[in-house]
Amino acid sequence: MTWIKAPAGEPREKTRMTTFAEAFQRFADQFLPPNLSDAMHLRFQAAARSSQLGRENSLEFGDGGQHIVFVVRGATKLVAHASESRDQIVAFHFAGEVFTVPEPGNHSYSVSALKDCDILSFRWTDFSTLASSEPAVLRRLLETTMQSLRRCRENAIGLGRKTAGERIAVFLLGMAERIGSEQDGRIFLDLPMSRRDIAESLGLTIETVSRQLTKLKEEGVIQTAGRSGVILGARGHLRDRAGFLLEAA
Amino acid sequence: MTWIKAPAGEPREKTRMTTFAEAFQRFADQFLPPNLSDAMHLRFQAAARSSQLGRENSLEFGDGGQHIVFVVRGATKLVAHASESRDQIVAFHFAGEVFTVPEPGNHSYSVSALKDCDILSFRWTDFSTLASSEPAVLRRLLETTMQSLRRCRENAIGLGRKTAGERIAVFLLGMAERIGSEQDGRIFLDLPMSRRDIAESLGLTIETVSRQLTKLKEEGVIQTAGRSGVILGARGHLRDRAGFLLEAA
DNA sequence: CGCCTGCATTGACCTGGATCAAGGCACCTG
DNA sequence: CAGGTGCCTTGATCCAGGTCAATGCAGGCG
Repeated sequence: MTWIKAPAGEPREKTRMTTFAEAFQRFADQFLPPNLSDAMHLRFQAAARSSQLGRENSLEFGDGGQHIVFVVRGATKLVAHASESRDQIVAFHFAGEVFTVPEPGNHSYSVSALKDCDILSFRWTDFSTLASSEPAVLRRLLETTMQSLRRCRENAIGLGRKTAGERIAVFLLGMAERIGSEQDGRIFLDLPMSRRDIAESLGLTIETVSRQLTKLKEEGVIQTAGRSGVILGARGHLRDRAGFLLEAA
Repeated sequence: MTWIKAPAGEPREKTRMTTFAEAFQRFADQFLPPNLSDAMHLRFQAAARSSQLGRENSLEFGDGGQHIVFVVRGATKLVAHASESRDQIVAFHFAGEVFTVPEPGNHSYSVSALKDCDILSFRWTDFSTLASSEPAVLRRLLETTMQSLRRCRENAIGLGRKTAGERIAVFLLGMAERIGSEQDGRIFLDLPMSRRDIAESLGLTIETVSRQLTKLKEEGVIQTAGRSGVILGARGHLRDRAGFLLEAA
């Protein structure tokens, strides 16, 4: 695997906070069953590769296969390259999450860092071999994959059928759920991604994202604090703008 | 579960071709490992529910949970309801395929028949319990889910970043791969879905779908035969219009 | 602590595809 | 095989969001 798009030419390592052993331990705690034999534990460890990615560095998997990735620390985007300058962000992932990177086919995929990251990755062929006789690992992986599929489908609904305003509302609600911190009824968000990233995940342009955020601000639904801070008022107001099913409840 | 949108008020059963036992046998042949014990086989059978769906009938899962569906015969669409008259088709599935139907959340999902169908469904809670100690079943399900995820992601790229023309080209190529029949270098497609279905799966309108097909016809890339027949000439010409990565190869 | 750089915002204009509105023609039915 | 019904196609117009073009401003660096 290789690094590309390194803004300063070289991948940064300035805030490396985890050793390989620590990283793997976090993965095991999070993902492997507690009663897994030491032997299997070691075999998984042997299959793992760790990477440190500085902001906007990306990880390309050159071997043409599918991969499993665990985010030890930081936040990532999974980017699909449709053609020159037409990228679509397929998913964001935060510390503690596991996801799969598809093998390149009609489009190629890469994982890149929203902020400094530690990442653990496995070739799918290796991981699959190890997991195949461990039902607990398979269940965990299935659960994770189903979660990704649900998110991807919800996203597809947005991309196919929602207006720009609705997409932004859905995005903010989703992020609030994943990385928001609640404090006396208001939700504080510190978005790790740029406007460009938001736009590329919602199938919009940065200008439209900006205009919609301004609109929400003017209407008093959100407040902003610097480039990355967003404060959501009553969640209901955003939900009303998300184009969800209005439940009779 | 209940049927809705029955065009003639009642679900049709005119061409029921498979008994429950036959249907389950096809599922087992296709999806369960050959060496599965008779006891487990019976438990899976006990968890299965079969449905016959006439064209445009749909299956709603009223119990609020996730479901596993096997298409015994026919072809289905998985529809997400964003709000009144804004449906997004999330996936098409053909005979022999297995897929999951998400539980209703912000949007609700239903499975409906493109043509007369026999279907087998399982509540996820039941299926999951049975499969949890059968690595072979888990692997199969994981494989299926990953396949759905890959398709959903490719679709998301299209919905987010491709033009109407590109989406149609991608759609035709995908269908050619799944249900096309090749004959002296040309591929014959008999599309089971209407223009409306195509539009709802690609995030377009029927008019745009029609115009793009006309354009492809005028340009000699495809020929049409009646409403559902499409003949693709050299596949390369369609690929050129699909907005895929141009590989240096 | 003020300049510099690059993201973010705002404004003016344009366009691909949606919407609205007729026809046309496949396929069914009798 | 004539007549009807519901898709499908085609044409005219509109508009949400894209594109192009400044300007503003946060955060880093000398």
